[in-house]
Amino acid sequence: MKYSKQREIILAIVKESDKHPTAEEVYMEARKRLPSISLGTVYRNLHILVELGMIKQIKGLDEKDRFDKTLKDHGHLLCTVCHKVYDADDVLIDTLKDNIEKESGFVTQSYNIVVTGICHTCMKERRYENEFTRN
Amino acid sequence: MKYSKQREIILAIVKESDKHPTAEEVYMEARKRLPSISLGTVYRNLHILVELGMIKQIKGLDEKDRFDKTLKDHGHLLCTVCHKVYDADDVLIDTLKDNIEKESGFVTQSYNIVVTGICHTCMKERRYENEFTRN
DNA sequence: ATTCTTGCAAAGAGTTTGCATAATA
DNA sequence: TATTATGCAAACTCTTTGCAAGAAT
Repeated sequence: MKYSKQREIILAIVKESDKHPTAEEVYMEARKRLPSISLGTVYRNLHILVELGMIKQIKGLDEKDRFDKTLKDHGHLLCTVCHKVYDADDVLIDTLKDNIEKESGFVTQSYNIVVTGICHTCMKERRYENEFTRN
Repeated sequence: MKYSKQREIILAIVKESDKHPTAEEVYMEARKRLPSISLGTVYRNLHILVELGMIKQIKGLDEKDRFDKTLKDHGHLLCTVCHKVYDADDVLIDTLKDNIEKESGFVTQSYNIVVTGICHTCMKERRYENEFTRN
């Protein structure tokens, strides 16, 4: 594999971000640092980095694939009020995994866990009213 | 809302299936019963049925949306060997939900849990060798 | 008669890919 | 020089939507 400035930038952006960015978001940030970069290159390199195990890919958070600097498998909590994505406590997920293995003899390779709801902060500040009265 | 033969058929297909069918799969089956039915109608009605709470939509199992006759939120176990989709034990998932709420004050509205691995049957029959030696 | 639903085809979003050019080794 | 990566645009997959025609109330 040959070095490329583009790949270095793309890796740096994901590693710097706390926001589980989409390919499009990585592309937008990358263009600030290297205006000539193309979206295709971003997609290609994100997948290479996933293959190399340097970043992780998250599916099912919303319609778009997202990319994550954290390598360990972990769940995500998506707040429907502030739209922030929180990382779920590893321990809880590990417990689930162990229980599934014990219960059904299913050997886990990976998991994709997205819990949608209202985060502690939004609950505390009562920002949720609209959510519950919407329908 | 007005009755339509198409909607009746689409609902019946999802309710009969144990396979968490995609829209395309529902469409294929529907055409056997009503050859003139269109894919757009299948998509439209699947979403109406989801809105009405008569079926559930599953995201993140693979690239395509899938539809589920089971109304209660539940996780899915996807076997990478036989590609079957198993329903996860409700109790395990409820425990996870409770733990997340206790731990982080996050109020769960819904969840999307997909655990990928090797099912008990494939393990027992040692059909997994290729999986582990592939890379 | 009015309203809802359909089939069709076009458009949309997100992602992947073919190809000639450019950069790396 | 040989190989890998790039930018661009076209293609691809899955899904949604506009519209005129058809079916249900």
